[in-house]
Amino acid sequence: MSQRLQEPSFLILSSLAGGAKHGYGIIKEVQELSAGAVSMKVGTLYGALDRLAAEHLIEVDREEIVDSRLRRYYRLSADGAVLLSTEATRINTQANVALRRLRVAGMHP
Amino acid sequence: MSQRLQEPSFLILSSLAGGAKHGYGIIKEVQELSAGAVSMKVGTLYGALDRLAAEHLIEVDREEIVDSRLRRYYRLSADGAVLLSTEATRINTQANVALRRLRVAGMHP
DNA sequence: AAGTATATATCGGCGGCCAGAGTATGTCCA
DNA sequence: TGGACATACTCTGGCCGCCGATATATACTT
Repeated sequence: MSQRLQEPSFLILSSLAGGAKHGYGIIKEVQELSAGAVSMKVGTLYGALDRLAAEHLIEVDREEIVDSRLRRYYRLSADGAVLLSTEATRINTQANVALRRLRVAGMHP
Repeated sequence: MSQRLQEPSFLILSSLAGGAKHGYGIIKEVQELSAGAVSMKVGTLYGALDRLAAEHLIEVDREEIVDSRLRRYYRLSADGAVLLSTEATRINTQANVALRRLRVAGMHP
């Protein structure tokens, strides 16, 4: 049953763990956090947002109109927090295993 | 240009960072490492092995016949080690960001 | 004789991401 | 004043990589 998240979905949940945000705000944050390295595509984002909401991992927090433009804010749900927690722990372990092995093999600084 | 790896591919590279292995051996190791939680599908494995080899991230190490059964061993290439290293570092950071945020939000033990 | 473990090959299907275009409003600057 | 750029969401076609299943073959166990 254990759900698996791909990177973009993981990053969305992670972004929302820092507080409710609207779509465009998530894109900006992901870009900043990765120092411009990762640019999430709009198609990916809004598609993922719909899917995550359908799975009750995120919820619509509120909607605002700013300068005649809609902002739909999402927040992390309780289920989403649990999933993000278990997933983050899991991939953290996996990353550490990889780094340790590379070090032992002399392939990592 | 920065290549992205999905989990199964990442796990294969990680497994090979621990030494050359053959396909079935990789499946067994991944299963053991995750305490039976993750079972890599054979279709996924051999497909990924072919792709990774085509991208020169892994190489055929040697082939053996054991009990009339072929064993094709793969090893991590230099390129593969570099990629695994950068990827592991990157996702490690991402996982830590997520865990820190959950902790701050009081959503993580 | 049947089931389990070892070992690889192959193939249809599909979910999720990519890439791009579309719609709209407001700001900055030349 | 008009062109570029930022903000903000929508939609669609395509494709890549994983899933699930089946196939083949040998050896060991029950």
